[in-house]
Formats: sequence, structure tokens, C-alpha cells
Amino acid sequence: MADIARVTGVSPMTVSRAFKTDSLISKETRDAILMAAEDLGYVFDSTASNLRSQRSDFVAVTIPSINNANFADTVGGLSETLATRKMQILLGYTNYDMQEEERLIEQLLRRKPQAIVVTGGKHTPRARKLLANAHIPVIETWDVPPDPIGHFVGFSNAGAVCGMVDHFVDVGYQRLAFIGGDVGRDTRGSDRRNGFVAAMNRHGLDPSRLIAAGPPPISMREGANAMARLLETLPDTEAVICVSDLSAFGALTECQRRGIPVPDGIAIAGFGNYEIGAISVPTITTINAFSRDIGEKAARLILDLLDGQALADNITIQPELILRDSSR
Amino acid sequence: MADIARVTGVSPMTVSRAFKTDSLISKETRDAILMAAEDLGYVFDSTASNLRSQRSDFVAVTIPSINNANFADTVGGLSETLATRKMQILLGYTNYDMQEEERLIEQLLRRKPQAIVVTGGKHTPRARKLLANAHIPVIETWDVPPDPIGHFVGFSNAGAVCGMVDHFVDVGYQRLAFIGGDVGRDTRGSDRRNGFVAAMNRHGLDPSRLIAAGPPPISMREGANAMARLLETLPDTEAVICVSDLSAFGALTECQRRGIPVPDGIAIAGFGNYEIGAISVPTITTINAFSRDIGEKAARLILDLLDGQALADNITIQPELILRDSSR
DNA sequence: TTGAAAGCGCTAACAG
DNA sequence: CTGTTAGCGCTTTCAA
Repeated sequence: MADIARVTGVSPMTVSRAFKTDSLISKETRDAILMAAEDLGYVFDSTASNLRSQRSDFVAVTIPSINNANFADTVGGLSETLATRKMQILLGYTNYDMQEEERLIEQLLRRKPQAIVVTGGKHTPRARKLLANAHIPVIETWDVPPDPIGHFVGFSNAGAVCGMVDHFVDVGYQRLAFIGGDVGRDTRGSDRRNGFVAAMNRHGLDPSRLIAAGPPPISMREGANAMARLLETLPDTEAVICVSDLSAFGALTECQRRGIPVPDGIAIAGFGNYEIGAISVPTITTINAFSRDIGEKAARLILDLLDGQALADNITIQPELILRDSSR
Repeated sequence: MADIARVTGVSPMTVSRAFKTDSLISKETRDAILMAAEDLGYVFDSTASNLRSQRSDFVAVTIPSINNANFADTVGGLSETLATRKMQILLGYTNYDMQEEERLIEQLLRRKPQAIVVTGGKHTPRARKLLANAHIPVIETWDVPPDPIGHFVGFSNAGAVCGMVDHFVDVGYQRLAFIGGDVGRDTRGSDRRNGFVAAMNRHGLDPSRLIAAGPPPISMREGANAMARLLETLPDTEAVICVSDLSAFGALTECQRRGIPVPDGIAIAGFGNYEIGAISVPTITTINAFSRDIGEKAARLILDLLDGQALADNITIQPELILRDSSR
């Protein structure tokens, strides 16, 4: 900026002003400065700007995995909405691990983000403390935390699966199974499994047909392997709910390889409304959790909180059951 | 740090040293400082650190879309390899748009990253200038640029598809088609299409069976729609190569809906070795471009360049043809 | 092994 | 509309 100021014959402060859209500065001065900047190959230094003004334009976001269309949609919604205010996302992956999440949160907070968005409502005690002490908006997503740290934008994973079980029982299925990950790591998957068990108990049905397909996330292949185990150990199962559409599709392919018709031989459902479930043959019954909406609403909430005009602290999403050809 | 220094009875400089792993400081002093820091809820300020030391721990990365398993794998490889040196990724999405890429590159460079990784070898002139002037390692990926800005880690998209056409012609297919996006936006997709046309011409076959399925990226649904058009307008097509496994799977489902057997009625191939092609029924012939390797190798190249000990400027990947059940 | 002084590049605050 | 001064929180540099 000093160089530009020298070339243009103004003070560094005026150069600084020329790069802000709002500040009052004459058009000619600004044009001359911007031209000189381009000439000199000047690149604005956000680091110095952030340090001096004590406000970054970062929003920190942690997701379990970058390679998941649902979380990608949430990040997309966040990113696009925050871009309207020139805020940038600082993204980290926890790999479905709370310890890793803690490390990541600590690292991200060092950048002094304006807000932080985390996935899920369960964290290590230290992570909770770090978030609470950061004195910035904290948004938990993809869950309805029993004890929110700050704010949340999410839905009940257990409740959503309960609704699906209710529907399946309604249309006459009795021997239902659930394919998910190993318990204890992916808390959203565990919550879905818990919702399955609770709903089965409520209906007086056997809740023990649970297949654990390995550590989350469960791939298509693991869904297929789980379906193979299910068909071999509990061949009278009438319908199976999978923790995601990806594992549900894997399960479907296993049936196709074995010549078992879906849904007449066995019904299959997934979770997450991934594109594959809408186009596979047969299409797959699923639950739409409005991934992109979660991101957009979280971003809007952040902007409102920063403006001091948030209407609500929390946003609860109503997931939608989508009935397709893989079930009756 | 001043607060911690006061509490601990040392100078701020000593506190600073306590947070570096290497620096020489007595064990007792460091322990006391770290304990005081935890007590006070101190969070290290990377912004100030970066400004003073004039080096960030950022590597900037631009990808066309976050919601793409191939690019996600590349970012995963980058991220994990760079994490070994405590470097963090600053990620941006271009949405397959060179103008947007230019804006993004400008924004990312303001953070003074240590290196920048971009997808593809085509950029606006201004973006090229910005990258060249940044005086940091620039890595182009997923392509073999005719005129590299700095370094590249990639493969020839055209060459990979050429190899696939050669194989198809070898095994007896003659009337081949290509399903891709509209020309002009996604340059990797266009390159694949060009590779198809070149190879067909080389074999003296008709290269005009080209279906444009809309602006990239092409979804499963768009692949299905394109296949419907292909079957209606050019029903004697023997095999179709799709720009990605996702569109290939969509095309496959369209055949299934119409009762057309694959590969006996028509053969289908994709690109990218997505999980879906390995598990669908039938499995889908594809090209493995080693997405994750691209990221890992780019990261390793960056680390070597920063250490001043890079063995090679560029890394050319050899894509691998994977023959599966969707083709003869 | 520790400390003192200076300053990274920008902008808040105030003055004109 | 423009300029001056000071300082954000750290680390480089030099000294002890």
C-alpha cells in the first residue's frame, strides 16, 4: 500500500480506503489507486487486515468427511450464502472421530473465525469448552443436541427413522432389520439405529435385527456385504432400513446379484435422499433431510447473529419421508 | 501471551517459544506456561503469527465442485499429506467456471498461501498472471497443460479416452457414441470428448455420435436423459462412452428401464472409477485416474519444493483402463 | 535458556 | 474527502 500511495501521490490510508466498497473517497482517486495497484501487481494482504481490524472473514466449518454428498450439500449452502457477505469458509474433516474433531476445532479457532459450524451434537468435553470460550456464534448441525453449546440447525435422526418404521408397520411389514455402522463412532448413525430400536419396541416388534457393517461411514460395498449377512442369517426379513442411501443401494445390488426381487422379496429403504436413490432401478425409499437447507439456514442464522438481529436461536428441520419403488 | 507471561513471571518472548516444538526452552518453564495457557483459556492467534513471520501455513486449493467424489479424493490426499507438516488447506469451488476461478484465485492469494493447487490447465489470462506473480509453487492438476504455469500433477484426459476407444475397436465395436457435457465449460470433459473424436477418426470410424447432456457436471439423471436421446436418435449404437461413471450409471439405468440388456444390447463405459461402477449390476467399465494419488503427489511435490529438494517439476499419471461387465 | 526492542501490513480513531 | 498516529499479537533479531 505504501508503494501505491507513493506512485499515486496519496497517503496509505487513502489507498486502504480505495479497497473498501463503502468508504467515502472520490471516484478519480479510487480509480487511479486501483489502476496503480493492478500495474504493480499488488495483492491485498488479508492477514494484516484481519489482525488490525480484529475481525476475520472466516467461518470455520467441520464435517465428518468431504466425500459425502449430504455434507457437501450443506457446505455448498453455507458457502454460497456466506459468499454474499464476502465471508470465506475454513473447512476441516473430522473423519467421524471426536478426538480429531477436538484437534480440528482448536486449530480452526486459532484463525479467529467469526463463527463456527460443527456437525452433530456430541463432542469431547474439551471441544465443548473451546467452543463455549470462543465467544463467537457456535452452530451445531445435522442433529438436535440435548444440550446445545450455542445454536443448532438440525433434525432428530432418531425421530426421522421412527417415522419410517411407523410407515413400514402401517403398510404391513413386521420383520424389519436395520443396517448401520458399528455403534459408538458416528453418532448420527447411532441415533438412527436407536430410533429404529425405539420404534420397533413401541410397536411390540422384535428390534434385534441389527447388522453392523463396520466403522462409519458405510460404503455401498459394505451395505452389500451387510445385506448378504442379513439374507443368510435372517432370511425371513421383510424390510431393511439402511443408515444411508449409499448402503441401501449396495444392499439393493446384493439382492440383484442373488435374484431376489425388491421390494417383493425384501423391501429396502435408505436415508439422505442422495441422487442415486432417485434414479436406481428400482428407485429407493428414503428420508430427505434437506442437507442444503441446513447449510443455507445455518449461514443465514450466522449472518443474523453477527448483525444482532437473529429471530430464533435454533432451527429444527422436519425431514420428509420419500416413498419410492423399493418398498411397498 | 502477555497475560500468560505476567502470570508465569516470564517474558512474552518465552511464552512464544513455549508454543514452538523445536525451540530451546527448559521443560519446567514450558510446562508452567502451557498450564497457565490452558487455565486462562488462551487461544493462539495464527493471524498475528502469520503476519509477523511472513509465512502462513495455508495451501490454497481450487476444485470445480465440492460434491464430486474424484475431486474430494484429491483434496483428501492433499489434506492428509499436508497435515503431516501442520499445513492447512484453504479450499474454494469454481463451479466449473473460469471467471469464478479467477475471482477465487485472487481471494485465496490474499491469504498469502505457501502454495496453490488448481484443477485443470486452462485459466483466464488474468488468473494466469496472478498465479505467476504470486511467487509460490503453483500446481495444476487433473490435466497435462500445454503451457504449465509452474508445475503439474495430472494425466491426458484425451489420451485416456483414446485408449478406451482403441480397446473398444479392438474387441469389435464400430458404432461408438460419446455422452458428455456441453462443450466449452468443463475443459476436462471437453478434452475427453476430443480424445474420443480423435481416436474415432484415427480408426476411420464415424466420430459424430456425440450427445451433449447440458452444462457440466453431468448428473446421473442427465446421463439417463442423454441415453434416452441416444437410443431414440441412433438406435444402432453398439457402445457408448460417458464422461463420468455417474452419467454412465444414469445411462445404464435408462437401459434397464427400457429392458435393453447391457452389454449385449449396448455397451457402456464411464470415467473416474467411482465406487458406483464397481458395485452396480452390471459393473461399469471405466478409467481409473488415481484421484487420491494426484492429491498425495501434489502435496509431496509442494513439500519438496518448499524444502528446495524437488526431484521433478511435473508428475504425469498413467490412467488405467478397468474392464468390467458393462462392456465386452 | 531468557529478555528487549522493533516491526510485519494494515486500519481504528481522530483531526482536518 | 484525505491525512496522521498508533497499534493489532505475534516473532525476528540481537544481546545477555
